[in-house]
Amino acid sequence: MSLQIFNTETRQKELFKPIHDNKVGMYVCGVTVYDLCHIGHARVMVVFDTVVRHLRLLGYDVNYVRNITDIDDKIIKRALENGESIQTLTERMVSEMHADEQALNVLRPDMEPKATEYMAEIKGMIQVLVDKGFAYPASNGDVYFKVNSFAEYGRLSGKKLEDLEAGARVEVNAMKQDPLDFVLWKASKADEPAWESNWGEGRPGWHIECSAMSTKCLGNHFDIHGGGMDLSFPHHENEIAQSECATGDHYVNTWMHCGFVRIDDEKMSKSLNNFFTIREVLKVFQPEVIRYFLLASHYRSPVNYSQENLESAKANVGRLYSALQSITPGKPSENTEYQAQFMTVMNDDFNTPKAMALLFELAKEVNKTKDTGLAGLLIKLGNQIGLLEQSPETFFKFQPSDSELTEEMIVQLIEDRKQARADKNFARSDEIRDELGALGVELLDSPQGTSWRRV
RNA sequence: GGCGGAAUAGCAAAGUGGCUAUGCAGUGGAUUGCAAAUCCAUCUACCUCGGUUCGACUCCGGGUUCCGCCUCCA
Repeated sequence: MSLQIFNTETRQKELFKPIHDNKVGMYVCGVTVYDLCHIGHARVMVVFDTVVRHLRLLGYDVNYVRNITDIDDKIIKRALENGESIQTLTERMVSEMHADEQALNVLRPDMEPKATEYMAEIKGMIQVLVDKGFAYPASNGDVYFKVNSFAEYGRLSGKKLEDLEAGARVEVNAMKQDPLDFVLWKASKADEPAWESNWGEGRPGWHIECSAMSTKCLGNHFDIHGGGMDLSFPHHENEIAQSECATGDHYVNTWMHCGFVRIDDEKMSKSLNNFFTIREVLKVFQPEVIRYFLLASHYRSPVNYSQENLESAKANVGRLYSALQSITPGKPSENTEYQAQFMTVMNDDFNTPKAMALLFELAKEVNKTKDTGLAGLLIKLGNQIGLLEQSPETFFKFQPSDSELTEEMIVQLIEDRKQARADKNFARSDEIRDELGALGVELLDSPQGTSWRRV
């Protein structure tokens, strides 16, 4: 077991060694639940799901925590717009998120702490920071973290305080002692949701919830902390500052950040309004195609979302399933080079593209040899990264919601064609093939009869 | 302005100091009533300029281009 993980903090691959025996504590920043999840969220879900699966395969006892931010400005705003309560909105979005996740074959985290359920811990941590002099209440009821009180601020992102101040894109706020100070507790306005605290009515700032919840769930010092690339600064930088100042312990050993999903080479994001929700993509492409697409690039690289690339992913998954179609997979072969290689590449910072290449090599071998053990192995290895869990039949017969051609119609046409062929009426036979072909259905004749697939 | 990342064949995407990545697409062949699937063969690469080296796509330095973060964001 020699897993190497790229650590954002040191910018290099490091040999992974858990803090406590074989137990791994892993925290991933989840979603702010005010809207449906988009493909960028899907990437984080799928990537860290794959990480957890691999860690477990290596024998680690993983405690996977992914938070839910259920109180925040955008949530308040959206609830108001929708004319519904915050709780109704967030509960609905949480269950939508779980549905998307399940579709993508993402296993649920062990814990999903919600900010509103950890108010005591959040307020407790803020109080400690104030007591220790790392934070200060302002006259307006806000509490700020004093950035220059933490000498190592900038450690994760490689930024220097003076450079940040020179950048000067930080909002000017007279309440702050320093423009870079960030809010731990926000005083609430009259009609906003609020929690009682030592500093008056208010709600937590964004960064503090992750510090408080990760510490509560995993302890002061834990193994892996992940999230999207955009969270490394300021969110994760601020988490380090808060947590280490509050607990006095080192916070996290390994920081993992996954790359963005892009649209036309531009970052997909809510603010750019160029996002695709998981929901809408699922109408056209099967969940497994999306999962494949997301894992076909290395997790730290950007991926470009496009119709073309999804089509390509679909063809690729189809090739794997083709290999399994004409064979009854048996007990997976053991001690093969494929299996060893698969482990090796996954141990190399989760090199899923390389792992996929191995699946294709194995598929070719299966096509050639018709070896049932290797077919079983193909399924087994695919399963290790959450793929190849359906039957080839199910995969190939998936009807996208934009297709009106039903299975019954296809089967009927195939019957007609069978008769035409029996009558040696090949003109009619080919006509049917072409008709179906135009509608995205391919016919496959074999001695056992005619099967079909959507392409 | 500061910090960081990336440039690989038609497309996507790994990797390595010398040995076919991989998939899709293309071409030729086997197979098929015709196809599809499959197999065999095959064509397209490593941004640019220097340096190190017997040898660099791979290491080092300069340049160019693109992207991200520095403001909410996965």
